[in-house]
Amino acid sequence: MKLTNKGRYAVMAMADLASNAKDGPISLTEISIRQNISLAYLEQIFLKLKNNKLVKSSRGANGGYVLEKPASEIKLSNIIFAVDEEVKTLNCKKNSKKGCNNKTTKCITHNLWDQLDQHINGFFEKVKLQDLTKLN
Amino acid sequence: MKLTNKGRYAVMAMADLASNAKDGPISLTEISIRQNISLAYLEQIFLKLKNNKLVKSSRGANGGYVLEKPASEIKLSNIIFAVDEEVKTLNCKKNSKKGCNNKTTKCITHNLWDQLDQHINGFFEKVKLQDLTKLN
DNA sequence: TTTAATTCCGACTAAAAGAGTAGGAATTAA
DNA sequence: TTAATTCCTACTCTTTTAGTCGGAATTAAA
Ligand code: FES
Ligand code: FES
Repeated sequence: MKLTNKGRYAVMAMADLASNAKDGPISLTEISIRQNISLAYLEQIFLKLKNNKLVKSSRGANGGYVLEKPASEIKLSNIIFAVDEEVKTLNCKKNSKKGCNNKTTKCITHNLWDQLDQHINGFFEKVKLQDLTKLN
Repeated sequence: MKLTNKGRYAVMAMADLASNAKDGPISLTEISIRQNISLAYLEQIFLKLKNNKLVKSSRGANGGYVLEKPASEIKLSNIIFAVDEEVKTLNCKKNSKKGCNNKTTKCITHNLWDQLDQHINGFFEKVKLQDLTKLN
């Protein structure tokens, strides 16, 4: 049970964006320095964030990113999902009748993982980007 | 964010033990067939469960495993922990002053992951093996 | 008009983790 | 004596993670 760096970095970078907002856009170079994350890796991550409409970019010199929506409207689940981190402890297709391990019925632990997924996703749904800046 | 097969199988196998309890011990072969998990893999898992005092073994023909404690006293966290699945989304050493990414202070998301860990661990602490057999 | 800063994008790679196999030793009931 | 079983270590294949690399496109500013 773990969360990978990509998801962590995505949240970190978004939090950085939210708490260091200024007039113009913020460049990845800045974030890279402040958060100590490789620039090239950040670029990858921001592509996805952008595609998921969480940030807006402006290119060229003095370019960078800004949040597309207010921090109070961005859920952690949005961020996590954007970078392909999926909360999924279920091992089977939820809407299939089949179970995991090639079984024809749902396994003995199916409901458990289902509940766990909901538990974790609930957490990510509840927390907004804004809450993060308060936490510090 | 995912749980690995090892942890899943461990819980499955323990649930199997709990719900198929009989007079003598239950062999891994049985569990292997019922749950469709490779025998050799189960052996690995049960070594750890045994070392963590969750099951007792008897060797030789007609041997097998039984729960060491009543299913009502075994927490999921015990099982997960036994097979080295750790719920840890924090990226730094919790009791160090240092942050992740070689930073000298805790990062902007530190408290978040800390809370998430507690959220997930709380779930695993609350659920007992016995609850699983009821779920079905 | 040139330059430097920046996003954009795809491909590549090294390391780590996951998932399981393989082989054989030791034990014990029948 | 045999078959069933746990015990234990080591190995291997595959997938995922965690980036790096190279270069194109864009734009502000000198
Ligand atoms: S997890 Fe759904 S059937 Fe096993
Ligand atoms: S997770 Fe603890 S400092 Fe970043």
